Amino acid sequence: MQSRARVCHTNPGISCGDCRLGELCLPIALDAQEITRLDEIVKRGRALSKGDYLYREGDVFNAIYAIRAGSFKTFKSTWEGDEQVTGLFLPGEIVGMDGISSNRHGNSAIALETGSFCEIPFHQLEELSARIPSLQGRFFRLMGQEIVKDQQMLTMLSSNDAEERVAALLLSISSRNHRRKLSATQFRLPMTRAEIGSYLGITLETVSRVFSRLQKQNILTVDNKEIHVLDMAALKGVARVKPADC
Amino acid sequence: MQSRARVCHTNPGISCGDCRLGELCLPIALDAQEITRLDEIVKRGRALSKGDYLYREGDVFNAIYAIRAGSFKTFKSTWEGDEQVTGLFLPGEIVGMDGISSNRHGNSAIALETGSFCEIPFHQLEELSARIPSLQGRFFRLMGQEIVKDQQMLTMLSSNDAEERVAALLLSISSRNHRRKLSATQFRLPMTRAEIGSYLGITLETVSRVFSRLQKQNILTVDNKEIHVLDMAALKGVARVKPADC
DNA sequence: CGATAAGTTGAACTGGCTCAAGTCATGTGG
DNA sequence: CCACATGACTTGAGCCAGTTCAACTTATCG
Repeated sequence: MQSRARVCHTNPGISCGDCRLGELCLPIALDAQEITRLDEIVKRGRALSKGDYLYREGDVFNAIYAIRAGSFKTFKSTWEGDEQVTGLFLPGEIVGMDGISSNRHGNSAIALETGSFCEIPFHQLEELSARIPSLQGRFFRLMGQEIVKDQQMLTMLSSNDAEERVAALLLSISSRNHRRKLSATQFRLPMTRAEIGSYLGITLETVSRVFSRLQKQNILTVDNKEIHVLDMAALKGVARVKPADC
Repeated sequence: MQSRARVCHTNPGISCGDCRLGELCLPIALDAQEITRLDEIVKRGRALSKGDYLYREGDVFNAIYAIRAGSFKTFKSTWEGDEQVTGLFLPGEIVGMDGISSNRHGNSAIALETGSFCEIPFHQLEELSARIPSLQGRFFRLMGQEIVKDQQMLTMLSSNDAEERVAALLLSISSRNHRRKLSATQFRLPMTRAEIGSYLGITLETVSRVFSRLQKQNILTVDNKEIHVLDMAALKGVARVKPADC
């Protein structure tokens, strides 16, 4: 049951060519005719509610998923039983590439709130890529992006302190929102403190303390999950973003 | 100047079909005729000595590199000036995929000892991939492996302590050696303590202390860079490898 | 052979963890 | 629609793994 106002995001029938996320998603670099061919293999607009799985760790890999609405996290369960968050995905982003090499998903992916997604069967995507060079190129680049993103995360985890990590996550969400034409300064955190902590390699208490400290410095306000960045430059300073990137 | 005994590794003229690393490298899954076509685009057998760069951070990306002999590290320079090691590459492995998405290398890659490599121009690889589906598939899988590897590293950095990280690195080198038909229990560390520390997100002193402790427990002997694993099961225990993987 | 880089070990310090006690938000069943 | 249960969040206090700084030994190489 969709409210009238959200039809444009979640209308299950909308094609890639008409999707307002097209400029972020797989179709970039494709022409109209190529998008039509891509459209034919995409299973569009499935809806999920909070807590629903997109796939589970160990599942046979047979598709990648383009997020249309909502947010998702990926995680691994350690054999002691607790979960390690490995990724956060927002609309226009692609989840599931962790299964390509071994043919099984190495993570689980779960909806953090009500959302929807498109399923792109990988086998068909491979076949189509072989026939559409620009699609092949696009997908190589998309995987390359995933590698770069993971490596940035890696660098952060091995050299930044708690404050820098939290600031960097906020900046990441902020800029991803900005790309989607949403506010870069006000947004809702899709994850709990525990999930953020797991993702950033710190405890939930430390996450909470960092938020309190940043608030005390008037860099942002925190109202539960609602974040309002008051001083973007200062936040970038905390994250130790190089001057050139500011 | 190559010694007689090493000719088989480093003979610059050897083709992919004859290379004894073929079963680890790009050609897996290709038939003889396809390998011939791949051979035509590969620039083979360049030699490098310790400290030579394969590429530098910021360089325009135009090729990926298959390691033939020796070992390489990748790293980023933080704007404070110190370097963050992001990867270790051994023969049969592919370096340079970090440049695919943005067309510029996000890391530098440098030889840790005398070595050699093959250069595979990416543009030509893309073209060839579009015409050889099994090559396209192989390359998708290779990139997928890189993603999985980075994510494992990520999980390790956010949830394992110093001892677990060092143990995991040793096990990783051990199993990669094993795949190359070398000893899984005796090998030379290609990196200094400082490089290992940077890679694992700990200080060089901590790396040294962990080695001392593992030695005291008779799990291994350390003679400078020479490692001899005495008790593989115990080492796996320290690394908290799940029982199933042992 | 001497200089310089690499590695080890000790001692003191500290950021973030753990444990604990409490407040606040959310949502479910009566 | 409220009450109450449960999960999410905050804050404090003590502790500890790993850092920092320092002194020293051991390799490496021109």
